[in-house]
Amino acid sequence: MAYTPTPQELALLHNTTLFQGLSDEQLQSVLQAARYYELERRGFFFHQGEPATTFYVILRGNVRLAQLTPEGRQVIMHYFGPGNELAVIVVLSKVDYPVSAEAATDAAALGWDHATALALMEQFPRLAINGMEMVAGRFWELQNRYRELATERVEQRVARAVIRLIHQHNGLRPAQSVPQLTLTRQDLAEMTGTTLFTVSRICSSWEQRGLLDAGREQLIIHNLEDLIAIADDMQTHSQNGSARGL
Amino acid sequence: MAYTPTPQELALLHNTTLFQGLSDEQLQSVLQAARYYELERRGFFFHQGEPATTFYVILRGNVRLAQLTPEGRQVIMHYFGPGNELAVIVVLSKVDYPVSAEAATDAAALGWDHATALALMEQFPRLAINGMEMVAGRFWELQNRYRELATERVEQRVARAVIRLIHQHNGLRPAQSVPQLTLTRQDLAEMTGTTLFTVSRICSSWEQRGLLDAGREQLIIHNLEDLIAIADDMQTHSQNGSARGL
DNA sequence: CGCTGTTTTGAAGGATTTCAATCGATGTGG
DNA sequence: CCACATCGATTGAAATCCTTCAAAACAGCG
Repeated sequence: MAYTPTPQELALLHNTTLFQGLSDEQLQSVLQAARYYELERRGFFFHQGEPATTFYVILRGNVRLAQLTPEGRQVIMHYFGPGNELAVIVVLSKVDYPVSAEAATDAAALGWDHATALALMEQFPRLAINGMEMVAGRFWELQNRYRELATERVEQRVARAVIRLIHQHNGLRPAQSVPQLTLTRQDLAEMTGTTLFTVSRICSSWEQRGLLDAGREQLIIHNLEDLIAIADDMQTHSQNGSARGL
Repeated sequence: MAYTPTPQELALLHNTTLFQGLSDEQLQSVLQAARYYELERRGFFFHQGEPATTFYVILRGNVRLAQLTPEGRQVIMHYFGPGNELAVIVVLSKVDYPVSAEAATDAAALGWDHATALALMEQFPRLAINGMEMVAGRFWELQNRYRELATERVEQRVARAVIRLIHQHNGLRPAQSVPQLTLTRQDLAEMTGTTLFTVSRICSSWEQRGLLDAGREQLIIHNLEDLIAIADDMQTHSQNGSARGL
């Protein structure tokens, strides 16, 4: 039950939004109450529809939050990395998980159950406040993604998704290094509300323009500026402007 | 400053999620601290980008929460009616309004500023808890709408929007009466991430099928069942099935 | 090596947007 | 009270973006 984090993990946890402003001893108490979880790729922290018992903070690996449509299609609501909080919102009230959380890579996380979380928040009100600010932040972000989905074309949305993922990852890897992502075209499609075919075409076109290298479950971005330009619809109109017309 | 609500308004406020579980006297104290606002159609409670100072509870009229895209298109994030809370989430932290709130009809509301809200939540923790549950609920709903936008076709989404609006309104009008909405095709388009033209075509097709009467800024729904069937993609396939092929 | 899962590419079709023209209703001011 | 301007709605035709389906190439793994 009791888990002692490595120094790196401790540093990570100190930078986690939820734990901002906690003293070392306070953070220790909180960690003491946590349970340690390890999952292999494709394992699930929880499934959509199950009673929500636990919230998590990711230590290692990536986790996809996805919702299943009645027809069986998946929509990825969020892609999480180390230091991110998972399902904080469910501790507020007794509900079912509205989404599934799947390990996109081998992953490890700390988890606190409903009762423990409530007790901790009572003991450290700062946790409750941080939690609320976190939820608010997620809300704004989701709102923005909703607007983008409603108004932008696929290429823009895919560009945005890639940029977001890179920014999330960048906190972890040495700055200056070439941004790199590990995910399938299908993942990108489910993140942007399109099909794997369309994503594939877009990636091919970007590769042709020298914007990135596209490999199996991998993207290596060479020109982030151009990607940002595409996301902001600064149409370069350079020669064969985009993926259109292929 | 001090405002005494009418009996009807008091009943409304008692049923407001945010005020659930408050005693009469507690509610009185809360209302005492409120300021009364009146706006004509097209007036703004607040604009996107302004510092968020106040949150509101609507007494009369409808309010649209909308976000403006960089290109000037509007996306309606939510359509509110009497008893709904507006911008509760902003009281948590000092931020700018991420959306604009426009009176879709003449409207009246009670408003509390940042400092007052915090003081009240301290005095009545129930308010804070209710507020958090509210935000959580909004989050789930937005998440669902996001999924729908990512996976469903326009006709389905418009049907859903209409159904949602009717359910919101139904709390207010005598049950059994014919559901009726007052909004433009443009409004419906901005709620569903499509164009006013497509909405117009869909409404015309529904009217032909006897599903509803479509008028200027008005929809009178005769057959809610069929509308629900369309929303759930229970393709009736009856003769000329839908708006497709027009 | 053969299997499995990922990706690419083409061709066809479909859903939705865009643009332009028109019509009807509403309201206003002369 | 009518004429006119305005605003919302309708409709058609063309264009386009994107999906769907099918086939095949490719990479990794036991």
